[in-house]
Amino acid sequence: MEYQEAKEKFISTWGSLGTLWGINKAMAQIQSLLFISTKALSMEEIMDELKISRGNTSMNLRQLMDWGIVTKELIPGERKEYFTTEKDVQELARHIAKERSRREIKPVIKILKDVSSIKDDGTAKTKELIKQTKALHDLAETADAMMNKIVNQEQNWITKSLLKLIK
Amino acid sequence: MEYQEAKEKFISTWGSLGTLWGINKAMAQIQSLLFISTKALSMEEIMDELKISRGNTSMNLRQLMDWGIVTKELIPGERKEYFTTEKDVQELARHIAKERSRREIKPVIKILKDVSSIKDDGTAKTKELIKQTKALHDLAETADAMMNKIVNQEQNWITKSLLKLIK
DNA sequence: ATAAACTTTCAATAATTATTGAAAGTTTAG
DNA sequence: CTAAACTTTCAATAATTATTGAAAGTTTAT
Repeated sequence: MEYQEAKEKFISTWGSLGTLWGINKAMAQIQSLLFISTKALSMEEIMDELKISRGNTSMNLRQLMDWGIVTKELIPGERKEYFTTEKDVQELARHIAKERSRREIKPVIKILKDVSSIKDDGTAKTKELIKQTKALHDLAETADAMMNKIVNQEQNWITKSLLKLIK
Repeated sequence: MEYQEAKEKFISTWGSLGTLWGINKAMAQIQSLLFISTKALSMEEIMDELKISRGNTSMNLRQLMDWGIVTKELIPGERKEYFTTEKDVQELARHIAKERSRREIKPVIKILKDVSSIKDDGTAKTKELIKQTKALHDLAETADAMMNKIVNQEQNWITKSLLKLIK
């Protein structure tokens, strides 16, 4: 496999995996492209490489910046804006986990809490609803806390502890 | 909040969260309905409750069975088929994690491995591609292994260890 | 102030994904 | 064997989501 093929394979795979970490295809592909680029890229360069429109590129770059994983890089003397992504995978994972928690998991936990707190009227179906949503609530909360803790650590000790556990 | 409202809220929230664990809305809603039901439900009952067609119900039940989180329950004397979902959240999480790993994560790890194994021709861009995809590969593999380990355990010791770590 | 260089916005359109419903298929009872 | 009860399949359609491209907006150089 040559460079060009490998590059395309990487971008399309990582792109189609977007759903796994909760972003759309174009976003994921732009991020991939930046991730393996040796320099910051302009909008033109991104459009050309991925064959997507200017509007699409602009909107998705904005979203990537909202997620905190892409930043503008102003090159002195240049009029254009250039973009780079976080290059360290640990940092990248940290940002993504944090955003997903904030955008999706936390709001769901809140609703599970509300639902599981309804008044117990003594009927079997109400008891079941309360019991099951409470169980989900606890699971979601534990998973979320664990993820955040793992991912937020200035870490080393925790990574080592976990590595020991999974070995 | 009364039972009916809480129930609807739960089903629609959990349903729209489908993406988070990689399934579609109808699938997630059917699973939710079964999850808080006190008895196994027939296709008719599911269709009526969720206001979805027979075809849709049939297809999504099948997928839920493929995922291993819904099972048919044959009630003696009854002609209809009845369905239940795994009621234990830990087991549920275990099944979901296992399936996602198998369907999505493992194949991506494979591709990352292939891409990161291309011949180093000495150019900066090839070096960067190799370095970055290797880093992603390692991250993905560790995360996958960790998840599987956590979730597959006949556990207790591991749960306790982790709880200690995140406290 | 003006024009060139560049970016953003957003209504229109395309692509993708989910849903329906009726025909075909299957199983069981009599 | 046949009909009734039920489930599955799948082409058509609807709903959702992504993408385009051109007009409007912004910034900088002169």
